[in-house]
Amino acid sequence: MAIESSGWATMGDVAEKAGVSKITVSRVLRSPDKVKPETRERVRAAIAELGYVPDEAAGGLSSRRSRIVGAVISTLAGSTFASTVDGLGARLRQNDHQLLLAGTDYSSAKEADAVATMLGRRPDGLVLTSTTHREETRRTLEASRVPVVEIWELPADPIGYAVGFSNRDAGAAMAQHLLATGRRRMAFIGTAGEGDRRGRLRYEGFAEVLEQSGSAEVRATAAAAGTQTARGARGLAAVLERWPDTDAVFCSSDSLALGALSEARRRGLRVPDDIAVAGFGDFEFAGEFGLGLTTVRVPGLQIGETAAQLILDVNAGIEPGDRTIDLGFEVIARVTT
Amino acid sequence: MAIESSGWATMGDVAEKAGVSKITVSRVLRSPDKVKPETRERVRAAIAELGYVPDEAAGGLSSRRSRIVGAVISTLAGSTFASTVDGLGARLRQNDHQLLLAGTDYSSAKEADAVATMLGRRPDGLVLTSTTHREETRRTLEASRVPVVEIWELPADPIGYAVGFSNRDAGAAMAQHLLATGRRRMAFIGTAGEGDRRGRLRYEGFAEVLEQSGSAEVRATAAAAGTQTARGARGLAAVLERWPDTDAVFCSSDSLALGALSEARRRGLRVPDDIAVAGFGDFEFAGEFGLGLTTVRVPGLQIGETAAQLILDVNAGIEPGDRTIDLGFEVIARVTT
DNA sequence: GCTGTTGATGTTATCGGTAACATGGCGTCG
DNA sequence: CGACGCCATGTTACCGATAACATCAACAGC
Repeated sequence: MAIESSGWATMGDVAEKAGVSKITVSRVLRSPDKVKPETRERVRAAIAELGYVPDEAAGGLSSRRSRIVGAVISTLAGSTFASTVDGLGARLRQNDHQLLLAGTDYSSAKEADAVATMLGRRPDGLVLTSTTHREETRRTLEASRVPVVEIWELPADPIGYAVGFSNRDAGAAMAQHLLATGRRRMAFIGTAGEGDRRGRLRYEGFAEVLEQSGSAEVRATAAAAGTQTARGARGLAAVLERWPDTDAVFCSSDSLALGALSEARRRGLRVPDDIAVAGFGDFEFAGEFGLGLTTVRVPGLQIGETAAQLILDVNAGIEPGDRTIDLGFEVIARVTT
Repeated sequence: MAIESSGWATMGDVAEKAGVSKITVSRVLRSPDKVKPETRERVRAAIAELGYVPDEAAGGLSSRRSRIVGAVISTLAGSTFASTVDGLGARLRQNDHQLLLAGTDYSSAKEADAVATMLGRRPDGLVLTSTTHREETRRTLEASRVPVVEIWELPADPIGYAVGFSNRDAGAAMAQHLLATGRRRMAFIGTAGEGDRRGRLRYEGFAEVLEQSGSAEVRATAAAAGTQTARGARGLAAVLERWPDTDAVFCSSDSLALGALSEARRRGLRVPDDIAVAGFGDFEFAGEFGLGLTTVRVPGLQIGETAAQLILDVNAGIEPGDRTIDLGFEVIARVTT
């Protein structure tokens, strides 16, 4: 049988079976060309026969490289960070690394906990979707000397590196788009902001442009509890109750925008004739064959891939030219504006 | 400063600073009540002062428990498994375990690779969203004696345990719902099935009920390339071209259903008057404030939590009553049918 | 023929913890 | 008052790999 009854086959078992020493087995695995082809094949046969799987924890302990990268993600619930996680995982696997994942539900306490736990694995790098941390978290991370990449934002003073885009600029760009299409009385619908710094930044950029334009008004509302779509619907209701003449709403996420669209339809408002609706994120359902929602496309997948590559590079001694990488965003105008 | 310039503080450093031996430090961490309160505090102070973070790899090597659970997920791209991953991660963290994640893009080769790589971490358990594996994968898993949980389906012969629901029954239930609302000429829109066994099962259950009803016709189409919503739109177009009198479509996912809804609208078809549209998954946007889509709700979060708990239990010596846990599903009738 | 170099493989020590057993002080009980 | 047991802590060995250095044969060059 493949594996001994006592548990796992060890490198020693393989060595014995192949009639070599452990280190030769190790070499066959890590640097095959340092071993004579004949010996190599003998070792490989023994590995196959025993069903040997090297213990990465033991290897990591000795080599001081865990081949693990940790990702601490604000929310795992929706699809917001799905493509980013996908990109991270894919790039890491291509390079023989593994992804350790934790969600924080936008809680900085959980973030601190997740970071501490991950450091226990001596990861080769850490990726964080948040940029606002507890003082304690930041100190721990800095002291650890693990490459840290903060993503989905461009903090002024990153802990290590940053890969993302400017949420503020994205909000501003959407304001410009709506201005350009003739809207003047605009509202922002976001989530009440404890954890959601990125949403606030979008609002700030949005509001700033409108204020500077002189010709437009800004209204803002933070939606109550419920799912994102429910919040979007209630948010639009709240906006229209207070400012019935609103002619455009910019929602901090596509889910919110869908709720707003739904509420508009319920009220018999025509989109975009009576009111324009824009979202953020360009989730799959926003596209051509879905809602036709005007939104901001962000390079989620690319952020993940880039963050992973950055960590791999840094560990290989390749320092990036800039500690902050701006991957930009794109306003996608569709039929709702 | 917190950490020595050479790198990480070790248990030995802490022991020295606290004037005790390593094992006492270990006890303070793992079983504090075996240490005199006074000593305990001294050790804790040393830990804090040094910013000591225990090396889990070293601990795991010695104790033969990695406190890692691996999850091999068919797709990380959409939101399909998002809540499941969330549930897994949350439950594991509550019990001091960590989640190692890999996506396979529905490729059994990538699955085999991911499983082999994860076994290198000597995980305390493995969760798989697929139930069709390479022979090699199955053998490796069985030989490893790691608790394996296959989820989102109920295989007849699970490798270890299974947590999910019957996709076949879910398809059947939707057929019954549509029959009950008076539909008779129904189509199924799915994805071309290599990897998507679950979609095929839904179709089988759906078709079986219709055939047995004697009063209804089944039509099926597998949509071409593109995003899910694009496939849904093209799928409906293909169905209507071939069977113009179709009065209901059941889509294998909510994203497909959204595409179908979009295509129906484009063609001026009224939903549900001219045609009923149903999806699968109950993604957030399907709900009351979103599309109002009739769909099947599946307990994604609960599947994740249950799978995690199962692994924790098994490792604690608690065998579940049944190796297969059926968490059911629910047909949610909304306005599109 | 001797030395230097290269290639293939082995030996030893070590990574940072935990298990298992050992030790020593102290209170209890017959 | 000695044996026993418990509590708190320590010693030793080992988990399974890799790094660094060591060995030894074969061969080239002078």
